[in-house]
Amino acid sequence: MIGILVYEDNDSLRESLANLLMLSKDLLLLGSFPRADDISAHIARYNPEVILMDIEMPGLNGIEAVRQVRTLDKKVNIIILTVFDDNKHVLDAICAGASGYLLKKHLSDHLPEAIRQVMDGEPPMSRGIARMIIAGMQQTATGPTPNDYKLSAREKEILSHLSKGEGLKAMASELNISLDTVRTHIKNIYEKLQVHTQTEAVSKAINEKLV
Amino acid sequence: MIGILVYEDNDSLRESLANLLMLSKDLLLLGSFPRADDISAHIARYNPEVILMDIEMPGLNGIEAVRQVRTLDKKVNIIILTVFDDNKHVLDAICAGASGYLLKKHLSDHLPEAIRQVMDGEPPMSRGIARMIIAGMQQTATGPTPNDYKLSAREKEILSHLSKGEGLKAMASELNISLDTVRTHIKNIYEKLQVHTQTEAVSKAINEKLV
DNA sequence: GCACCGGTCACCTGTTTGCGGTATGCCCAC
DNA sequence: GTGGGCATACCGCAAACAGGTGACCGGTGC
Repeated sequence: MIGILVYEDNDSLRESLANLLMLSKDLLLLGSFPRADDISAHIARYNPEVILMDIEMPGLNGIEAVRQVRTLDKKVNIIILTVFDDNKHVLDAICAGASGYLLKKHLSDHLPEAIRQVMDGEPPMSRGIARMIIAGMQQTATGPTPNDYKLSAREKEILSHLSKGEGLKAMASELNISLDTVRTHIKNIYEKLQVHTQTEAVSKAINEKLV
Repeated sequence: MIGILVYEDNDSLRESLANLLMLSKDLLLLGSFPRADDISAHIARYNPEVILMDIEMPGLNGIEAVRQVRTLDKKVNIIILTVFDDNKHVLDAICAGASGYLLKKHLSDHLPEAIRQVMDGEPPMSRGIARMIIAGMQQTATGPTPNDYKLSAREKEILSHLSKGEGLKAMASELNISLDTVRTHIKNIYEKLQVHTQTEAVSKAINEKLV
């Protein structure tokens, strides 16, 4: 018997889901709610094994709700039910910690099967969704413009130490060079990076993955 | 007719692959090599549609080869063939830009089908591999310890500006407060973050996603 | 040989920061 | 209605930093 909670703001769809779940003898609807604001309390109270979650909801939206549940370190399986099949929503949901992702148009066909799949540790997910996830990963992995500022090896080293929050003095002794030398390198880095302070340099270095 | 290049350092396996490919009339083996060092030149010369790539190879390894091909912005499909089914290798390969991932033990059963799949834009990938990818994403998404330094809203704002590389003066005029006030906030931030310089604060702020 | 570049070091000047105090007004909770 | 947290503001001093200039040396390339 698999205990299930449902979050869906559309009243008629929420009822349809309840009816659908009742058709399977091994599925037990513990409760259904139009908003997820009290989801932490609900989980503590009903101790569900699977949560079906809409994305668009008044109050706490589905993605945020998933994130909240995951920060509570709950192992409950969460399946997102949604009409959105775009890259961004899917990726957000998965990153937030959703176990699976079902499009509403496939609901009636696949829902019971999907619930049993997540319970077996299999992510319920069409090939299309899987493809989106892979595309997303590859996209985030290959950053925008890997600018090349033509920093010398030594300058990169200095910049790296700088980005760890080290002061010039500390660097000088660690690298066994004089403080003035460190400052010269820093000056050259500033010119190449087009910045004027340590803070700017570190910001640019970290955000543009120069270190 | 689908043109294919093969990179595999094991001689007998490379021959087996060649034989396997010849069994399908729509697959054409353009060339096979024991190492990938000259892959850029090979691609320019043979213009393949699919590349089968081992991970473990002398010289340039498979993952690096994939990365190299992708930086050349080639749209060629790359399928990784490997004995590794651990999380890290799979994730690395996908992030590097591989189109699919096949375990060698499934080779003879699925290879031709997998090749046709990638040509259709479908990632050839078992449910197990897909699960690994999802697990990997969720792992990288949920960072280690989301430390809470109890910064006030104003302090977060100041820290955010600081992390953009703004100087204290610029902040003061932008926020319409006195320079001294900014400095007071900065002092408090330093204490809460346990740092002593702007650089350290920015480094900590960015790396621990406080901004 | 000579020019050029990267790494090293030095000095000087003026500005910015870090750090210690001190203080006021506001709002909220007890 | 008092205490605490927060944002605001100021002062003063020592340290750190930015910008500029000049110089030496070792290697690379012509």
